[in-house]
Amino acid sequence: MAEDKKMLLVDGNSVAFRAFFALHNQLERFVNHDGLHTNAIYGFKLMLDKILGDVSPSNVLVAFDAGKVTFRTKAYADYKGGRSKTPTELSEQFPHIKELLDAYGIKHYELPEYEADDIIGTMAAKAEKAGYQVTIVTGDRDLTQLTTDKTTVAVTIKGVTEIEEYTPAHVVEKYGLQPAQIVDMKGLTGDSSDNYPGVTKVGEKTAIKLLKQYDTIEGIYENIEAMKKSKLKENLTNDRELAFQCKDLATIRKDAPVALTLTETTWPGAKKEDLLKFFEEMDFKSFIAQLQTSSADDVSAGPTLSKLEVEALDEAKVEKLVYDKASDISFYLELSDDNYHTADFWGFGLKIDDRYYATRDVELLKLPKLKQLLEDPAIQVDVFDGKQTYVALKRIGIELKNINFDLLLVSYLLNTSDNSNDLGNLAKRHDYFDVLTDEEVYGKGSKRKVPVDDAIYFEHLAHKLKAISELEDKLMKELAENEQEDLYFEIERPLSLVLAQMEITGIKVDRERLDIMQSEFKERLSELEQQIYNEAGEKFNINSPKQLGVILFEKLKLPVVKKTKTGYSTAVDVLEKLRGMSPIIDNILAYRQLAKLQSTYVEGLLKVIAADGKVHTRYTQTLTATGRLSSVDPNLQNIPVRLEEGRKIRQAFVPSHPDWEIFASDYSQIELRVLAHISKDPHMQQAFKDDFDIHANTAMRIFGLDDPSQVTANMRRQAKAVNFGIVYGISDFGLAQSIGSTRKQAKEFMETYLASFPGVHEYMQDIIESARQKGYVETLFHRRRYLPDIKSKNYNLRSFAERTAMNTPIQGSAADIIKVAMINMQQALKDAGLEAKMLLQVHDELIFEAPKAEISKLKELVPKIMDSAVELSVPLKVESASGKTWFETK
DNA sequence: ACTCTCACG
DNA sequence: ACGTACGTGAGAGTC
Repeated sequence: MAEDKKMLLVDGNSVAFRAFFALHNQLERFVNHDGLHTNAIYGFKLMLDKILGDVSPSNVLVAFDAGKVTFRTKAYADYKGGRSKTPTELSEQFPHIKELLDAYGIKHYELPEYEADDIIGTMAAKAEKAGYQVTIVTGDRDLTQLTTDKTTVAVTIKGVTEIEEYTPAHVVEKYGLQPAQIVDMKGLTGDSSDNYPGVTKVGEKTAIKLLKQYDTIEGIYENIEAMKKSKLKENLTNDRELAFQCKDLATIRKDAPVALTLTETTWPGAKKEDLLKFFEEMDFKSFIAQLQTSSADDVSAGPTLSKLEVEALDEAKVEKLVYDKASDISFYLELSDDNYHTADFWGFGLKIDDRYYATRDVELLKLPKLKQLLEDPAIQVDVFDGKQTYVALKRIGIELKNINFDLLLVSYLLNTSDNSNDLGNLAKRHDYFDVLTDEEVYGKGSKRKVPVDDAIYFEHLAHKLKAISELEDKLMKELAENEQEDLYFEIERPLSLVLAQMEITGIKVDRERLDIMQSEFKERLSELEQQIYNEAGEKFNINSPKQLGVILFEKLKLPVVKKTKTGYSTAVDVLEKLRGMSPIIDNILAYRQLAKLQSTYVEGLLKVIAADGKVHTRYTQTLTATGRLSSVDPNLQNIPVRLEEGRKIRQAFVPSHPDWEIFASDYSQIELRVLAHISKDPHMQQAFKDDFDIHANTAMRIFGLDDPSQVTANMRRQAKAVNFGIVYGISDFGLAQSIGSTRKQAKEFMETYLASFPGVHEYMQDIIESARQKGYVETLFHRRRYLPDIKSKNYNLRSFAERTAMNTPIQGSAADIIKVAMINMQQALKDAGLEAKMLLQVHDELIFEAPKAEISKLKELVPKIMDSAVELSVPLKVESASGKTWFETK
């Protein structure tokens, strides 16, 4: 190493800033046991590993800024003025970043009155002279002025490990300037982030043009007399002083009084025990695990996976497979993309006891030996995503009969907020590191592809199988500790197969109906478009909030009601307020409504109709924080219903056989009933037992009426909003917004409500207190949601967590109940020998198709199953309807 | 990739 | 003094 003289110089402040902001959205996830934020430290460590791995330096120095006062601020008072203060979450991390460097055995240095740049410039010059190759790492492009044939500047561009390397040639390519001219450019253009102005009206383009002709700022001014009279010449003349001053500010010193010899920067390598101690202090579990699996002299080389023996399967090998009913079997089917209804099969991996097998040849699954293995009800198969595996295998005629451990599903139940669906990422969250993520092996987005190399591909499959198998005991134990075994065995796992069946069945879509709607909408849209253009006096893109904002608020001078982060808000509630001020508003609202129906529903649905004339959604069972399902590709849980125009989309959802009908049942007020049950509020419970109109009942209480006949439509509407507010976790602001009252009025409603329903009031207080103590809230069936923010000092985060604490047990228990109903339903339909099929779930309703002759039986059976799914202290109520299309089930 | 808007419970 | 209703997915525009 001594032969190989390589100097690595790191701009510590700049890299720490980059790391901090790159991981800013995860700020609250990176907190150690002392409450210290660690995101910048974590990111710094990743960057360090990357660059140490790339460069293999013999010498390393990390330079830091010493403080606010520097020779530059002394010369130019406003230098770096106006910069926002470093967030405390970051500044508290600096001392620990230095500890991290100590643990790595890396020298760090700062110098009063000088910036990190100058230390780097000085050391780079020294090192070059002594024959070193120099690499500089920074997030600041200005340092590219230091590139030479011996010095490369690596600038972090995105995240923490993505860098762009500047050599002199790259600088020339990028700017059309020599590295030494960077300071001349900065002198002319100034730097707004450092708060020095440069020459008026001169930006990068002009500066580059000038420097190409005159080489330096000095060159420009030597020749300025000869320049043609122009605004530019005038500006240059006026700002002459400034130009030279700014150039001076931008120039990195190469002669700072750095009291450090090159020998002192020699890097001996990291000491494992020091790193271990530091990582433990920071709670960096993944780095600890990496350290433990890596060899002693290679502590910064990143993750190293265990070596697995994988046998490539072929027909002959399949015949020779050995297993029995007691074998420990894991199976992983690899697909080309998320949509398992249509994805290509990339191959599969199989673990039998301690032997790993893998292949690209999915046809092998059809061989009797493998088919029987997977379909044997006595053999337990462990998987990563049971529903995906089941549905995909069903496409080739194989039906899994005994899914045992479903890693994805169990992991979700343990923590509904951790909902990655990548095996590698998910394993890491359970402190298991012996597997890569799919992104690491296959690439992401359009770059995702199956590896060409069998060894890489098969080993990845084997590592996934190993993870499934090795995480089983640990996760099942946690499930038991959380009292969640019933939730898994009795609800989620059986439900996954019910959902699989619903997805496979799919729902028939009347393509012709949609085609007709499409042409009708098209015509009406172009009429509206013309009217809007006329009223605006010009053509523009109505779908662009930005362009629409300019038309409404600048050209037509309508008053600005609300702003978004990026400009004017043009959302419905804003437009509603502008109604009557200009006829354009009504047309825009109509256009919006129609455009939404056209693009999302008519055209969106047409795009996903499969060859069988049906759409096959996928229910995401492991995504929502509350336990609800979600539906994708297409989303069948948000088909329009509230407005008549949109509701007509439902005419396109039809039975898949002639003489069949659509049948739908929904729970009435399930969330408020759940609230009545868990809050034990006597008034609310009584209202449900007496089957009162619950919103009218609330109206009577908050308006102090004695008789239902006194409740006006408006009172009921407001009471309904109050009930919603209660379910969502009440706030006066939100309620005021929803009923269009003042905040004060909303607050009074809330207070009266809580006084009239003391059980609810007590529940709200108790659940928040319990969440604070336990760190989580639970549903009726022990579904858990962790709420770390409930203790946050940040008011917004804390308030949000409190509302979530109130809402999640309600929304989540309602989700539990319908899940139980669905499982019972599938069995009941089978037991009754009905042909009826359950097709869709929309949170509190179930949609079926059935022969007309079965409808009367469903009218009995479905409500019976739904309201007996669970025994609450209030009755559950179910309402049903049927018709020729989904539209008619109202 | 992010923002805005809007569809549902 | 601050800035929110709870839970989702999709399309279009913008950068």
